[in-house]
Amino acid sequence: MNRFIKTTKAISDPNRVRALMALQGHELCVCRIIELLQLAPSTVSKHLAILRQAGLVEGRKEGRWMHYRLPNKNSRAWKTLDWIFESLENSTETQADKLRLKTIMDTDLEKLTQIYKKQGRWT
Amino acid sequence: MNRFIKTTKAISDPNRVRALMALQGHELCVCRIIELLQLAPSTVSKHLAILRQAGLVEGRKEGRWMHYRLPNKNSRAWKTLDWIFESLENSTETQADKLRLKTIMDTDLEKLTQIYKKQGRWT
DNA sequence: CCTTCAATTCGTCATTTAACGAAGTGTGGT
DNA sequence: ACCACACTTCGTTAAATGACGAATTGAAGG
Repeated sequence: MNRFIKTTKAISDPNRVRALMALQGHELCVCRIIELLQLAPSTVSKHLAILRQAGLVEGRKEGRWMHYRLPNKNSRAWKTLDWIFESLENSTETQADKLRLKTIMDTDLEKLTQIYKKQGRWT
Repeated sequence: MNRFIKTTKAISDPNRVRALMALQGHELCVCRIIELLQLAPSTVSKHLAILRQAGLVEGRKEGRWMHYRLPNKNSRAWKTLDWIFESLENSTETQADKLRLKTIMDTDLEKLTQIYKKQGRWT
């Protein structure tokens, strides 16, 4: 039950769900998720930590960049993920995000982080 | 997405999830759910309202008593309910509740409400 | 080393949530 | 008509949540 509630709390925030939806099919650098959600880096980092604690995403550090991805297909988390994806594949927010994500994927990481600074969302 | 988040918020509270689990297979009078959860009537009422707004339960008034039950099998809510039940059928809390519920089902409604008064959980 | 930089952790604030008791609603019995 | 009763709604309070900026961490590159 504890584990279950931790999971349901994790997916009861729209920004976290949007992050999960965006992770379908490929891993993402944190900076791309920041750009997608348009939230402060610290906020996004917290969201991802909550998803990771619920076992819904995994993190992989590569140099200065942190990449998040969905867990292996045999993970118990996929019961949950399948349900989410099935529930939301046709949602308007998901489709809008999927479109925006295409642009974000074509931007390289250095350029993305410069965007934060311009927007004043960085130290 | 709004609807989905409303649903996930509804099932991110352990007491509401316990209520849903207890509703498998039969409808329940509010007073039985109060007795199961050991919470104040007003609190339980609020929980059930949240579940109802998410489409996860339906209410039926019969005389002075209000009965709640799971929706019809063809309801879209069953995607969610199936996932919950599958996730929690073996949880210790669920099994303990199922046992306690047997006793509660054998108590008639008048007697149950008297229990609140004794416990001072009633006006 | 020393700096830069992506990300995280920490501290704070505004909002939401879950709990309760008191008051209100509407049904049934006398 | 009146009261008793089962439940709901309302108002309040304590705790949890989500957002941010400031400070910290740790890896790369000079």
